[in-house]
Amino acid sequence: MKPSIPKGTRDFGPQEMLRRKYIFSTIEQVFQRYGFLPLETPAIENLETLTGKYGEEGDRLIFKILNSGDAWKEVSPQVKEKLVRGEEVHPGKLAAELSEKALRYDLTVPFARYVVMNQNELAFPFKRYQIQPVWRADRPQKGRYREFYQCDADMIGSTSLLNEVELIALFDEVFTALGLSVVIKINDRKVLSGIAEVSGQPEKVVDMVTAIDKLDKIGREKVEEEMRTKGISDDAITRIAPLFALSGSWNDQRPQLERWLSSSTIAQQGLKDLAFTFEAVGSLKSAKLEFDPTLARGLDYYTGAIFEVKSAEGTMPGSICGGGRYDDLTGVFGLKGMSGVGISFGADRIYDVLLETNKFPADLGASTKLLFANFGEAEALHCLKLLRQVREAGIAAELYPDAVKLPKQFTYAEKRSIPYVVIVGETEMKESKVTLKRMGAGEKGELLSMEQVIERINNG
RNA sequence: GUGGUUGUAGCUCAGUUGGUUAGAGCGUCGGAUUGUGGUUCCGAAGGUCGCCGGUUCGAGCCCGGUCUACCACCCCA
Repeated sequence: MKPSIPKGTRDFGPQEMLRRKYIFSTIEQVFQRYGFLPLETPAIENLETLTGKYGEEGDRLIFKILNSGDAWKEVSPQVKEKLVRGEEVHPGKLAAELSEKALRYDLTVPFARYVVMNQNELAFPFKRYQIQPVWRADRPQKGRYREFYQCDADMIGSTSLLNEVELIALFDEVFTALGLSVVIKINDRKVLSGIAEVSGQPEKVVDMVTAIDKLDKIGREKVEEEMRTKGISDDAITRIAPLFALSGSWNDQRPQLERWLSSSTIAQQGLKDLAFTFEAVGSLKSAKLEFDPTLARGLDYYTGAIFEVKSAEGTMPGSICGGGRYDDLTGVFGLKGMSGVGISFGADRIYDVLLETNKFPADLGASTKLLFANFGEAEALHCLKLLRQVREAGIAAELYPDAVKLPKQFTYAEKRSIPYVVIVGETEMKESKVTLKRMGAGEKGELLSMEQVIERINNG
């Protein structure tokens, strides 16, 4: 049979893994420096833990796991009869009968479940980070995979806006460390609710917001068209019009928004929160913080600030990070009044951007510093002793296992980015010395003692 | 989930209205060079033309299906 892997999944070869690990460890170090604690949760969750948390669209994208054993046998007689008679069965209902477990869709909901299950042991506010794969039954595209990694940091049990401020600083630090300039877009769901209120159709907030979210992509006319098809009145659309006239920085837009949304207390609160956040964040190193009143984000559970990060370099169309505040994520699991705020780094998209823009450090694969060339059995056995000596001196070294021609051994060193090669043949063995060759320098090599070699390498 | 594009050597791609034995560059391997690579020269290997079926005397090329990657919706990291 022809080997293959499922659609939207990937193998990661050694070079890719070195680069991925570079991203993960950079992010993890920053998470730790900000006081987040590690957490891992299972790849599979109970299906009912996940359903209903991501909106209707999200439910469709959850990978469900067929019950083990004879799943069909457990299906209720009523459903079976309907199917046999060729009648329609609600897809969600059938899925629930055939499957009681699912692959996790994100890290936030499992985190909320964990918090509720361990509420008596945790110290609140609880700050955790989590770096694990998630799965979505989406149709793959560029930068969109069915299995991908999220790197999440959330704080739960605090309503302070200082948390938002910290997370923005954290974004900035990670991308400064990765050498990528980014734009952090921020908005507040309360402002969006206010807009819905002012339009006179507050119940349509979700439809309104998902339409507005597409403004920069499809333009004003199509946004209005979509709102109309979603049952939003022309009158309401006219009242939303000031939104399209907004432009400029936060400071430019703020007074206009305050005037326009003055009748909505919730909008005023949102604007006040944004103002505090902008003020407290101050200046950033490599990120730009931009207010975007059309930023909405699909996830239903966001209630306050919402974030999205886009690369300012490269061609990645989608966002590379997301996040926001959710006031009641743990409520459905029975724990009320726990507000939290969190962000998520999309490691796979960050990888694609860094690769495209050539931002990975060149020497990521360069773990081995020294290669012993192999001249034959006697010389190789002699090298084993020297090998031990350099390793004890803290230098990563290896011996070429086969006595093949030197050029071939050099090519190996070149490909592995090994900077030094030591040559030990008959003459060197007699003199208890070695020939040290620096790769890429075009030199013949130098006769040195092992101690001198160690010193040379340690001094770069 | 809906609609569309794509697939030829390890990589990037040629391949004429359907016509004999499917090509190039790069890379790989061998030699020139048995202890000094990256340049140069010579040579070689490498293909079920994504897969299955159909039309045809004959299919890499036409038709259907399928898989993959990609694109637009949808949604999102």
